[in-house]
Amino acid sequence: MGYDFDRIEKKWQKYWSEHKTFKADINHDKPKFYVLDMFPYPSGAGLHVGHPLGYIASDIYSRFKRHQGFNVLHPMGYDAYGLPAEQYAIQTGTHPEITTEKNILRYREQLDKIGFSFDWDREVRTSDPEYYKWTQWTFIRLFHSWYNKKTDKAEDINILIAQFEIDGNASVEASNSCEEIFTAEFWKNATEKEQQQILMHYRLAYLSETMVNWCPELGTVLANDEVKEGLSERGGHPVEKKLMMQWSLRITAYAQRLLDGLETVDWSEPIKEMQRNWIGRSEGASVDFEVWDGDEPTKVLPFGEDLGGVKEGERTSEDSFKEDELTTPPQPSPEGREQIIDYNLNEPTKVLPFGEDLGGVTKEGQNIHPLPIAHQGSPEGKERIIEENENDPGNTPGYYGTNKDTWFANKDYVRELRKNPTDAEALLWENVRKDRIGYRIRRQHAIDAYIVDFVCLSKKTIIELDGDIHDYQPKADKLRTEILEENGYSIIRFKNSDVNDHLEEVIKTIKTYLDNKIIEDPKVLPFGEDLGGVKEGTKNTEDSCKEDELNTPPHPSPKGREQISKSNNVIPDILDENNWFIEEDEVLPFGEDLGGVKKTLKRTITVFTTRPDTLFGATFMVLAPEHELVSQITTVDRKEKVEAYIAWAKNRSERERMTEVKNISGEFTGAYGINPLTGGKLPIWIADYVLAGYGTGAIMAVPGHDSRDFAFARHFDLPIIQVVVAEGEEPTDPGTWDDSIDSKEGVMVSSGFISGLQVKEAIGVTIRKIQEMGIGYGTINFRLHDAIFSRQRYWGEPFPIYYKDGMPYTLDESELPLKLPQVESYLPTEQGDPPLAALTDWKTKEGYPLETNTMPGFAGSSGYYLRYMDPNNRQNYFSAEANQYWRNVDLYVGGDEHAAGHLIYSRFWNKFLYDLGLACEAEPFKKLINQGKIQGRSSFVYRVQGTQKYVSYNLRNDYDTQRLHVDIDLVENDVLNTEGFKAWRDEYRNAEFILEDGKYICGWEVEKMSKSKHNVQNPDALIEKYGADTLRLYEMFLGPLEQDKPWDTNGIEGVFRFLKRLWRLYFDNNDQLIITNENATKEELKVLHKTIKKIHEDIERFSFNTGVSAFMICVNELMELNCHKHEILEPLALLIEPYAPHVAEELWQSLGHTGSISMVEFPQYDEKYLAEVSFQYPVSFNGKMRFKLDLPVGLSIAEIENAVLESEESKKWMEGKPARKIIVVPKRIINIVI
RNA sequence: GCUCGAGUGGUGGAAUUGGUAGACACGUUGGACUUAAAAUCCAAUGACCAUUGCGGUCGUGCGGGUUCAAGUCCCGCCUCGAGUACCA
Repeated sequence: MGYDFDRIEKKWQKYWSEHKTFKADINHDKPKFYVLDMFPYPSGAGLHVGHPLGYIASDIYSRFKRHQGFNVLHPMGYDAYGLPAEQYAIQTGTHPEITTEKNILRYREQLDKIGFSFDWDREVRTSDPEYYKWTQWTFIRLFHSWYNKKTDKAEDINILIAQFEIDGNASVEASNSCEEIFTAEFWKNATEKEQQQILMHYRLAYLSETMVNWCPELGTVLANDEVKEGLSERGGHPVEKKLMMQWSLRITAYAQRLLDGLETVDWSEPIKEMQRNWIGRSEGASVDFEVWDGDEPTKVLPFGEDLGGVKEGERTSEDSFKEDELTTPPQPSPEGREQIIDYNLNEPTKVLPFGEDLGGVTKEGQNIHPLPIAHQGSPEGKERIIEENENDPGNTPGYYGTNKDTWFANKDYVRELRKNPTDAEALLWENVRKDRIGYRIRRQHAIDAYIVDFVCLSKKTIIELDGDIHDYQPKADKLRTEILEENGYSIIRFKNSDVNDHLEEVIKTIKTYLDNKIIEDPKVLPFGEDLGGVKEGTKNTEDSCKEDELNTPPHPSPKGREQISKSNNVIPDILDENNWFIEEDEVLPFGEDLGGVKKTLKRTITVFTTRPDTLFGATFMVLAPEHELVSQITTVDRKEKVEAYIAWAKNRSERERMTEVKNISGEFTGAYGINPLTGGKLPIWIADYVLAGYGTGAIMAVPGHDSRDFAFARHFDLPIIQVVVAEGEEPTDPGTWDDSIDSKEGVMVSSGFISGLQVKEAIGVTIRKIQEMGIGYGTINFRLHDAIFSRQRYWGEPFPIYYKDGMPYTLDESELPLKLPQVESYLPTEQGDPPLAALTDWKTKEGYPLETNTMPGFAGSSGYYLRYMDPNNRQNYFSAEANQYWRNVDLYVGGDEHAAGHLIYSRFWNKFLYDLGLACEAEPFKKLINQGKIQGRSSFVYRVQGTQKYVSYNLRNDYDTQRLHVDIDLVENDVLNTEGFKAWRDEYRNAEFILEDGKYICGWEVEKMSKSKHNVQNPDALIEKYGADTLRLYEMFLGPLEQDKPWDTNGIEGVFRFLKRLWRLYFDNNDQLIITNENATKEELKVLHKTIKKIHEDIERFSFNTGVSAFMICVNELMELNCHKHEILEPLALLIEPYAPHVAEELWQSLGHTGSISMVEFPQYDEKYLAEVSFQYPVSFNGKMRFKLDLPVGLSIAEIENAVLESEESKKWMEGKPARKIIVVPKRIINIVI
């Protein structure tokens, strides 16, 4: 019978299952150890040999730890929500639950056959309501949380609300997307809906219109990590960008902590690196560029000979600075992904000529801390302070034209309308904007409850265009007119066609009307006592002072960075997404009067740059085609081309855009930006090499030192200048360059006040300068986006959300779990809504509609490791006791495909629960091992073209052949089973073979394991043939765990032979136990203890392949010694248990033990058995090994030297020459230099 | 392009801190046992030269360097793999 693996394995698998051998319970007498495998998705194809690789490794480690006295938690469960089951449902109508259940059963059966030591009582499935109840619960908590940057953690939203009630949001530091600053009064007077709208900008789970990866084939959005090269990871379908209302998780709030946490975990460097790249932190500066508002377009390049200088007739940089001080708008930030940093120099003393107090720069390197929004260049968004008169809170806030409630209710519309003007509106606007007709005109302005097309506030005159744009407004025009007139406005109307066809006449009419209208009582402003000479109708500086009182910013100068509107005159302005002002006059203080401000251009383009030092080298600017400023700045003559380009860019698929990266395209807008340091004019282009989603969607192009800018400049013949030279080199003519010059290090040239500085110094100096000038600030940008959390799918967790008055509310926790209902169809509805939208009763019991999206795949897998700690808890996610005991995962094993997605999301999830005080560890996974992928090894036959003749591998070059995949089951050691091949497929039935040495040798290649390549290896077949223990050993023996390696069954025989040999140490050919009780010899003990030591070390460092080798060596040596002694073989059985548990249990039992071996203490090695009497020294001459010399250990170095020199062998090699030097490393080597 | 990782016999791989390169296993060859096959066991197996025997030379992707000594450390390349991508 011999080694009967089949009987043994079935027997022990049954035993483990019946005795719940691996059940883990909290046991405070033992240290815990938590080993986890990444959550598998049970696919229909079942396991192939690649899947168990990690499971075997973690199982070995778990079993090893149990032998070491640890209480090991080693659970397994299923990530059961997933697209494949749903796609299958769509195709066949089979409920995904049924498919999933079936797949899980198959998975379980396969897993059981491999002999894993999972605690199956802890199994979880994401699709189980008892499980997803807690996913929903966490979502509710996220919804009711905000991120407080002051405490640097998530807090209950009620804390935020309390602050709003005391102080509005001015002093709140939060990760948010709120664009306005408001007061406590404002908050208190807001309606519930308005409050909810505001809170949505703060919640950690929030609803917003977001640009998403939409996959039309799959009918759903995809996360960034589910998109590979513009195609869906699953299925490879095209993906496009689309604006959709979506749930998102504000993971960006945690960007810095996610980055910092990487320093505390024991993960491989490549994975950490991937996470760092994914988070994508870059330090740099936000810099404002004004848009040039010249009367006539000028030639493109304004740079004079002297780059620091400004030509006559142009505004000087000083002018710009002045203006900027007063008018530069707040710095909006890209989706709150930015943090303000206070920039410091590495060597401030050496470099900095600025005053002592430059805004609180400290001496200890970079001092990064977010500043209060109100004082900063607004990292969080485009806000204004809308402040009411505090002395007179009852006063109606002085919104010009409307009250704040109405304003708030309407502002989204207003934005929308401004973004999408009709042609006539746009045309008229172009001609009346600013003060082109001598009066200040605003468009899409709120007056009372209405939004009027245009208004001249100073003349209380409304200009309306009658088109279809107002169709959505239900009220009759008559009423509208009445109400507006009641407010003291007069209305003049034009038809769209008037504007389009007789523009000049229309403008003339308006101008004449305004000229003739007399306003008797112009609004007077309630100014403070001493405004420092600021005129009426302007912003006063008191605001700034107030700001400073609130919290002095460690920042050079807040001036000009925010617009503080002191009640009466000002509406909260609308900033478009790209942070420049459409309307300026409420900001602009220096005109004579509101109707006649000159030179009022206050449009700015904010760019993010990591290299502010190269500002002097910026020769043009580029906006993303989607940048909203584009339509505003494009000159009439460029309009057609620019629009054509935008249309073209929009219609390109993501994939096209990515694959055609090298094609340079772009269009000049006709507008110019002004370099804030040089005053030079920079032509503004649009090009799709600038991405709307990163930074501000706008760049300053430095072609001299950026290869993309360089290529663009060359292509469109834009100027290139050099501002950095390598140390000790001279500047060269950029005209001769083939590419931009690397500028990471070097010296600044042609760069005004930073010329001569090192790059690093220059960056710091420039940032301080722009901070001082109030046109920018040091900042950090993250690439990480908030995680989109909705899927337009059926098979996922329902959101515990219902809608009231259009706003989302969470279900009460007592109503959880909100179960996924049955649906008729798994397809989207005819309107394109998710399947749940087709249900008429998908409502709360009060009748409010429930959310119809479902959660994405990563929802359920983000916190599963916590649920495993206490999986059957019906009251809580997990108990505090369980969490305090199991804490976090000590060893996490899985593939690196989860490096960017799952591992980021679950770290975020854990950190959130940590902030709530639920999870006791800041990081969920202490040690991470990424097992390599097992690749397929395909076999090939070579068919002679056009025949049924197949030629053996080494003869193939004599023929014209075609290479064909052949099923690896028909090939053994590269020799084809020719009969099997003929029987394999009908088309090969008449195959003839041209053999070599009587065999047909196949060619082979390492490829991805896939059905179509006929190289998939199913573990079941191998277990049947060799047993699970052999499979376990062989998968480990294949090579280092973390390395990718091809699967090749060639070596499995060797492992199988090893187990059979092991067996024969215990049993003879007649299955009789041949264990003796003789005392072991020194030699035998040495073999054993050498192995014990090696196995310990190898498991600890996850070097499982060398461990298997060590067992083989051990068994070979014991065989040689003909050792059958209990003293040796009992520890050996124990030693091999983690690797080959079935055979170990059987041997253990045969040795007379009862019960399982699994908790028995591991053998310890004893140095004394390893002590050597002598050591065989390799003796080298000049580093070349010549002979070996046996010497007793314990000799002194001098004795060794003598012994070597006296040996016969040495004399031969010395050739009579004296030894110049002798190196002796005890128990290592002897080297003689002659 | 950038970032990371890897290149060692016919094959998978070993060499843990700079110290005998190729452990262990597969495959191959020869042999034992057998009527035969399977299974098992023994021996050889990096390349080249030499061979009656002793032996010698080269050799860890390539080129340099450091060192008594380099697969291992340093500099410069090449190739393959993975991730990422107009990320400013």
